[in-house]
Amino acid sequence: MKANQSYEQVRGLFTQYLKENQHRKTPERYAILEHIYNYVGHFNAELLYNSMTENYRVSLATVYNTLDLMMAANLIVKHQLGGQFAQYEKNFGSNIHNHLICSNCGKVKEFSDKQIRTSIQTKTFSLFEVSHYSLYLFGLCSKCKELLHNENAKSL
Amino acid sequence: MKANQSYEQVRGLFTQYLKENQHRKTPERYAILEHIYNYVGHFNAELLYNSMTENYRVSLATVYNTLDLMMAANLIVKHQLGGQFAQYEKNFGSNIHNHLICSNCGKVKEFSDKQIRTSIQTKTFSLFEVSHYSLYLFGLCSKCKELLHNENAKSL
DNA sequence: TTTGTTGCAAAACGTTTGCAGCCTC
DNA sequence: GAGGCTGCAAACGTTTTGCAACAAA
Repeated sequence: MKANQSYEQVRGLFTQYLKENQHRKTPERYAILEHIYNYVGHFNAELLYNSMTENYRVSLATVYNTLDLMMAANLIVKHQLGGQFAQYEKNFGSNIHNHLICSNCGKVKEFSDKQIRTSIQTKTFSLFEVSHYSLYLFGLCSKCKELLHNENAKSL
Repeated sequence: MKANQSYEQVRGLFTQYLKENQHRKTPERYAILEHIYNYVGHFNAELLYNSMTENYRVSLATVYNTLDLMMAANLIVKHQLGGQFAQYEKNFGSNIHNHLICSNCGKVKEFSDKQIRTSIQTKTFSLFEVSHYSLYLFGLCSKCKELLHNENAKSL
């Protein structure tokens, strides 16, 4: 995994992608990229749109359009966790794509594990070229486990 | 991993879940379970509903309701791959939850790998109890890789 | 100048919900 | 008999789309 990248590097990668695929370098696209760069953690389109429009004029449609481009450029990763809306995550450099998801409360936590990462990254396929991966572990967080345990005790 | 289970066993597990959680054993629920049991591969709610209603009367709302119950009973697993709709997969016995997903055409293929499985299953967390996992490897299938390669060659 | 991109609003889509009647318990 | 479950249709919320105006190339 690469080290974290500066905004200049990320901007360069995006520019390269846009050029190679004959897309235009619009101010909106760079504004969204910069906003995402400075954002910490997971986000969704609506959240990004709301926090951006406080001091920049963009439409939600453009946000979606740009997120698609950035996904294609491998600068962000999309997660469909809750079912209601998609979540996005930066993919600038050293990022973790392992998630613990509580089946009860829906809370998402990240973790890293060298052995898991190695076993996945060393796997190759003859008819498939892997670019990135996402691992989701589902289960119960400690709070929900306790909560459900108490409920069961009550109903007896 | 367990061996594949007979319908009687699966039905028994569902009945047990319904009883333990004080849900009713309605004919619709068993009809949906049986239909899923005989279904091969991934499916979605609409597909299930359409193929069922050819010879059984159920509403889409009941299908969704029942899928939720079966998920809670750990009899099926939900995948949110494409963004448009959720996909479900049987979890009766020996199932694989590793997926190769082509970022270009969206095709999904399953694979199994002992080392990956072991590294994930041996991992434990102090504040989280894992029940199941899903691993998604994104990339390009051989067809799309060739296709995109040819397109790039053309545009030069 | 050309045509890809934008903003806006309306439409689309899968999924959820409200409600009256039904049927399991 | 009580109340969880059903079917139906309408509502929901996220995402996509159509179109005229705009601006990057």
